[in-house]
Amino acid sequence: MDVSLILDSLNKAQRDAVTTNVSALLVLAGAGSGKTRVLVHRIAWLIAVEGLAPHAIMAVTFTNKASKEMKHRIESLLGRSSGDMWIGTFHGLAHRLLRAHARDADLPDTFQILDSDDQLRVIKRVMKEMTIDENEWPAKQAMWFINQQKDEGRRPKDIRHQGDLFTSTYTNVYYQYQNACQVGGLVDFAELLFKAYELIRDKQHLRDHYQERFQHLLVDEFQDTNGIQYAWIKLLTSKSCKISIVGDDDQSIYGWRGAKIENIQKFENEYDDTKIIKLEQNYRSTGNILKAANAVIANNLERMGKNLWTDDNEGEPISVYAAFNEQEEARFIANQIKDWVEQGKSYSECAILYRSNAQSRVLEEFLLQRQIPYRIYGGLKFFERAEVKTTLAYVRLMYNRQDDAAFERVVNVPARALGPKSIAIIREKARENNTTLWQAAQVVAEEKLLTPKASQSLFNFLNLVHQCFEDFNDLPLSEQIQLTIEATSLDQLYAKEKGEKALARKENLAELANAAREFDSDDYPDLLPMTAFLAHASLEAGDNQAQQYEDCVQMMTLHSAKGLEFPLVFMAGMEEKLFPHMMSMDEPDKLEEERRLAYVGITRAMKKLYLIHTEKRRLYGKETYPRISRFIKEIPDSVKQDVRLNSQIEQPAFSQMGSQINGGDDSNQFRLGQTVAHPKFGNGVILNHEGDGSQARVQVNFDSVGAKWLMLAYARLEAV
DNA sequence: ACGTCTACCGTTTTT
DNA sequence: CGGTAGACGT
Repeated sequence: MDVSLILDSLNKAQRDAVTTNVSALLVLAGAGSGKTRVLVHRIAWLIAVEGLAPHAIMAVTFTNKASKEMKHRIESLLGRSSGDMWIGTFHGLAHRLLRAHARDADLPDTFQILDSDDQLRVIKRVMKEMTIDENEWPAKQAMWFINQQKDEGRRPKDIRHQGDLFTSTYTNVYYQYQNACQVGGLVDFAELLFKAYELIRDKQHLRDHYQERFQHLLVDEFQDTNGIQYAWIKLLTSKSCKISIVGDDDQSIYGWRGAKIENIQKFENEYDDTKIIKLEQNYRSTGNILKAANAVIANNLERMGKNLWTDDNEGEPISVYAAFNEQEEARFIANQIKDWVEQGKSYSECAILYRSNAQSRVLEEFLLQRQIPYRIYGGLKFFERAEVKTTLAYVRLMYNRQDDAAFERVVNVPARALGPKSIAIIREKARENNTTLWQAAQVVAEEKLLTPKASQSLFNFLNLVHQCFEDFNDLPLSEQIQLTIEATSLDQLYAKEKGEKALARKENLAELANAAREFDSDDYPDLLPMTAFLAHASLEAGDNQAQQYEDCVQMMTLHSAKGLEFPLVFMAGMEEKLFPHMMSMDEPDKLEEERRLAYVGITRAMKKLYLIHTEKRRLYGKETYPRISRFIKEIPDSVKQDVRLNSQIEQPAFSQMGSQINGGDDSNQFRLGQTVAHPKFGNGVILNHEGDGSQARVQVNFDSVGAKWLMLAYARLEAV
């Protein structure tokens, strides 16, 4: 292969990163600096120039999207299939290992993956069986506790505590839950990683094999790795395997779900023969946007240090808009988008970013009103939808009768007179005989331990599952799915529902059969096609919206915006307590993570960035008078510009807005929404007023102290 | 077994 | 304020 093809399109730093020959390379890649490109070209370099065999390479990402993109780009650069390399997500590769060595991992060949929803159900059931009061000990918290322990590589026996009730209670739940999973052949997401780690750690023949096989490990988004992922990487690279990692400590925003920024910070000391290369040239944003981003992130203390720069010109200043309230915020954004489109540009170039999902509703209303097409990211994925999960639970149960989670999900759907009472009896039987629910149900049905009607019903259910599975024979996947939907009468159940929902459900089920038809099980030649499909459904929950190809405005949280870029970006709700969020303001570490989130948001913008905050916001049904976010204040004045309310050519948001407040004499004429200065409190915005003449009072939201009522006659306010 | 009422809660999310 | 989960009643 021609080396120039690999290197020509790269800048100096990128070229270094691609060609450097050390045992451990850290590429600190700023936002928009071409990190995926470096990763892909480095792999090409390793193969084409250093002569590494493709099967000796492993490349790990966090999301399916990233791994697909990497595969794709490698293939188009190398002009060959990437099939012999191990490229995938942490969970995908862990799954692959566990499938290949299920016995060694102490798992049945038929093991199933639990998604978070399934996991919570199982935990709830376990806790009920332990008669733990769910009001006092929320199952959600138990799940969080268990996953956190697993992310840190701790089994129940490894958890140290001095008898405090919290830890001991949840450790017990962990123990029982793990037991239930073992019996049912169930593996949750955290367990995939943990088990894959234990597998390599404890089975010497496998450790030797993989440590020898993999000669170069590449990891994307290293700042997001958690404890167990790190340990797994360390294990694989502890012999001769070289490692290249790419990441950006300034974009570490997932600390709250176990990611450890220290992993990237300490990398240099943890490995021998290391080299750090910084990619600081940004190809995405204008100079002003980068200045803003650099200035904000400079306020963080725990940084490895990096400064983005660009060859591009300064571009427009960043616009800061003080909206009166969230409706006006939404209206402003809608107007700007209209303007943008009228200039001949497209909706899909615009993104509205916010800190929390709750903010999307008002924004959505106004876009709808203005007939601006939009797409909201987040929400239920395809394979997470109730009807899809129920159908797949039937299939799971057919293929694996041990699967108690699946059994419970479907035993009374559609309703077949097997209510809580009947199920309790089955569960009791299962505990008594120490069997699965399926086996217990058989006993219960045979011995007719339920009411005659329920017994018959249970018998029919067992038969149904059994018979349907028999009928599968060697039918193609999609026909197995179709058969399941019909045999279980799920189609009729959903047809009975009223209105739009029924239609959506019907479509989703049709789409499920379709997904099965298109599914390619070649990645797992040793697995039954359906087993592979079920794993695929859990590991790649799919997209969440249908009309994604339409030209529409992109709305999403700041978190989901990571990795994306848009010519026009709005960051809404730039207010203290909302962003930085109230829950993350008190601890320095959490605040720094919020600031990194702001950095991520700012660096999404290519051409133009708007920061919007409100003077007044309804939050949980209460009026609040938020102060402007510190992150706006951290941006130097030289690159930002206030959008003046009175220069807006539009109808006022409220009839009273813009109306004169009569303060008695001509020197005291103010409007709602106007910015004023007070000798003691500094600048603020007029929110409200009451009374006339010498009794006139105004409410002003001050940047320094928040909202205050002042007597207009005494307050010595000046227009700004 | 299903619908209605109430009490509670309320960042961020991928796999 | 608005969604939801679980209790409670028909």
